[in-house]
Amino acid sequence: MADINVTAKGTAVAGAAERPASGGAPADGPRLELAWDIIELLFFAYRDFVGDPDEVLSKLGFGRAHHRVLHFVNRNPGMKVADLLDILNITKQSLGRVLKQMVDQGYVLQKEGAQDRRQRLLYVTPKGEALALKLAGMQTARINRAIAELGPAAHESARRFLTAMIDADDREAVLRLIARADRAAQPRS
Amino acid sequence: MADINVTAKGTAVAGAAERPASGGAPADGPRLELAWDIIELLFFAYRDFVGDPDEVLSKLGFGRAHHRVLHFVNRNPGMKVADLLDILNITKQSLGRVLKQMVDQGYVLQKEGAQDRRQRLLYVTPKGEALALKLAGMQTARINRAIAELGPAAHESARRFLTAMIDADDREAVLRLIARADRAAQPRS
DNA sequence: AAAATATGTCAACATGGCTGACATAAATGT
DNA sequence: ACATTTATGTCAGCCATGTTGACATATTTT
Repeated sequence: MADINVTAKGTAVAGAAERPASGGAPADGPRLELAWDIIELLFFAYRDFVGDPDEVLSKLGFGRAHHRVLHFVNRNPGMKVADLLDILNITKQSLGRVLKQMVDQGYVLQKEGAQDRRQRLLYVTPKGEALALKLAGMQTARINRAIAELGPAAHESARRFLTAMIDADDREAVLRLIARADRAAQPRS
Repeated sequence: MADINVTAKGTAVAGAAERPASGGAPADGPRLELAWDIIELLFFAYRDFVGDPDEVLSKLGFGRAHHRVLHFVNRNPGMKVADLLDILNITKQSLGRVLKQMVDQGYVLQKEGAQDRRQRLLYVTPKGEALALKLAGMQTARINRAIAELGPAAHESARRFLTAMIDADDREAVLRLIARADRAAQPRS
């Protein structure tokens, strides 16, 4: 995938001459050390992380949007459409498009709410679950490979780091979501 | 941003009944523990990570594509168009569109290569650099906040984890890219 | 001189965001 | 009982950013 080759010859030489003096504060306050390494590693890591599922999905005529829907419905069976909209942070029109496809093709089904019959509670079908698990399996394989290289403590430290990277306001809700989904969707221990 | 509220009432109750028995191997081999926590944390962390710059960019009429171009050109002054294409992994037509806008609006400039005059080497202007640094500053602020919460060892462990998450084939090239850019673009210690 | 390379450009198309307007059914409030 | 609010869906159109294919131009390489 993607050869990354910023050829050493020529570029650096040519570049050295006209770089503006980049030492001053760029209107942002007193110079802080920029975390270029983490910024770029996150970019490449995320790119590869979603790249595996993307390949599988594209063969099915699906995209990343479908993946997100399938993932969260699988993890939160019986969730309301409104809940999914909040998590994905997109409009109902955008969601509607992909959701309709997944329902039509038998990956997701909607059932009228028992208490509130306006609601269309979302579930994955067995077919949908199989796909969701396949995709999660690919991502897990990558994660496990990484953790295996670094030692078992890496799981906890990655979890903490990623949690701390989330907006403070949302953190609690995200952790609750994960905890609840663990109970609801994967109840075999 | 995004209230995440998968309401506890109702959904779990309704959901319990028709979940298919999800214990078996889904055609993927013997059940591996799925790393749902990391998968979802990465999703939310990345969403917030790119969210800060997105807001600033949208006010300028730019999108994430512009950010990526500006970021890598700033980090690798004098890089060739072909290098940028390899890093971004998009077509020259897609790049052309956003690159043209940034050149026209004075964020990026192109200079004929000295050795090879077919090349259009890429540089940020002072205006472009200011924006690049502003965006990187926002992302750094988030990263530093996270690391501050977790202790200084978190930087190194995050770096290792993210590196290990990258495709093994690309890892070396990515690390070289980061190392080289550190020399080329931020030569003040 | 011919071929390969670096870059740019035109045209058309797909995906997945968005807004605005409107429709329907069911729950809720007075 | 009737009015309002809520949950969801849908139509229509726009925008950003990815794609393919074809072709143009300048320059370097063979």
